Amino acid sequence: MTPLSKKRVLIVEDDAEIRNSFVLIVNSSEKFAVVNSYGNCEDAIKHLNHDKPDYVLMDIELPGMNGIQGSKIIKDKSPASEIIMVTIYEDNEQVFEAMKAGATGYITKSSNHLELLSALEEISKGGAPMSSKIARMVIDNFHINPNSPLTKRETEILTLISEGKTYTQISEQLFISKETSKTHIKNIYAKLQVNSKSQALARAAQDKLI
Amino acid sequence: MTPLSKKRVLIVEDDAEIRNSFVLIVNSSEKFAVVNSYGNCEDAIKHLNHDKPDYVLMDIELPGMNGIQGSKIIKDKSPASEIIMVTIYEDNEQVFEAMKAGATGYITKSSNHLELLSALEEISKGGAPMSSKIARMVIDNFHINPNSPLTKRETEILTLISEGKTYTQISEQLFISKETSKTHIKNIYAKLQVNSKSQALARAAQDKLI
DNA sequence: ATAATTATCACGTAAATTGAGGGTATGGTT
DNA sequence: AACCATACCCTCAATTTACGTGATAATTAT
Repeated sequence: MTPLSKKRVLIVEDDAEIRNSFVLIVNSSEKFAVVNSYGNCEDAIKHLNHDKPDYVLMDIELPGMNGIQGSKIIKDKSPASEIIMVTIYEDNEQVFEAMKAGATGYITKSSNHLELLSALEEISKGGAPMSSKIARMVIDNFHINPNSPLTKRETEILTLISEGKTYTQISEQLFISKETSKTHIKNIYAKLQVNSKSQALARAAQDKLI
Repeated sequence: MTPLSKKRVLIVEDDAEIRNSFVLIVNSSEKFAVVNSYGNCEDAIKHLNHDKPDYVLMDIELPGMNGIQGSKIIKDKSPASEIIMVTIYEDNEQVFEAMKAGATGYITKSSNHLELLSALEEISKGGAPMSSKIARMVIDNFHINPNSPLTKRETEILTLISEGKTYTQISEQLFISKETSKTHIKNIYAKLQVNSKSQALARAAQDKLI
């Protein structure tokens, strides 16, 4: 691979020592080259059109705008740039926030040289680098609760509610009377201890019922 | 590691050749041992209490009950058993269905010996083995659409709706009048071309707006 | 710099939908 | 026999939506 075709990597990390270390590691690769490195998101965003990064290594804790907010803006201004969050915390809500913000990978700062480069390698292959723990968190997030208090029919109706259907539409789709769909929904509300469709959906999401 | 402490692996795969190949591969490991192998879910479920598998290698396409339905039942009857789906298709809705059903890993049948064992290795370490492509699918599924038609305020209100809040509760929480919250919601409905909270939430989920 | 647009906020009434609360009945399971 | 899920019916109150009107601040376009 010739230098001209090296993938452009941008680094956003406030700790100068770590930042420089990342620069050295990335530049040691034949496939990747650091186009720039910044200590905060604001500067990175300012020069985004010039830097045109293929990949961004982004810290979460940063002075000023944090890495999650920064990721949103970067993905908005440069959707083709793919972001790998690099952080010390691995087990909290921030992981999901970062993913919602548009990050495609999530590795820890403890990552040694190999891990950092293999994350870049993985993302350039169309993957999504992340630690074992985060992979598990993400997958667990999909699992539906097998101990739902709802019957099959009630679950079916709750699914239709989640699709925005009205009482009438539900009754038409299931070939039951409007009154029956109301009874089912009434029973769903009682079991979930809620009293509106939106609340039922909030509870369903919380308890992973559908 | 002594044979007694080997992790118990159950195999459900209808193709006898593949099934036997899996048995050989798994049994070649020092850490894992096949406790049983079946050609369908029904038999596997019947003997679940006897087999007590730590891990289940589960095919998706099966005669009778498919692997997704089977996974739900296995997770229900034996929550501690962790399921790795093994299939030929890698890029469709089935992946998400399998994850909702309770699978913790997702690998392809083309997997060679090493991949199969490393998936077991990975899951036993608390991870979630999956191919690059699936990891990316999963992560992409979290990304929020940066091109939302909604304003910040409208997005804020839509989020409150997703939490099951009523007009009144929204207005109280945001220190605005009930009428104003109505106006915002009216505008949200117009932009999303819907006319109820549930429909707005359905659209929000579809378009990844919140 | 000005015009146009958009976002935000506010109020009111009529119509539609939904929720609360009360019943009844049937089939299947345990 | 008891229980549960399912299905159906009624009335009244509460909530939400549809459809108006109007105003100010901020942003964008010309």
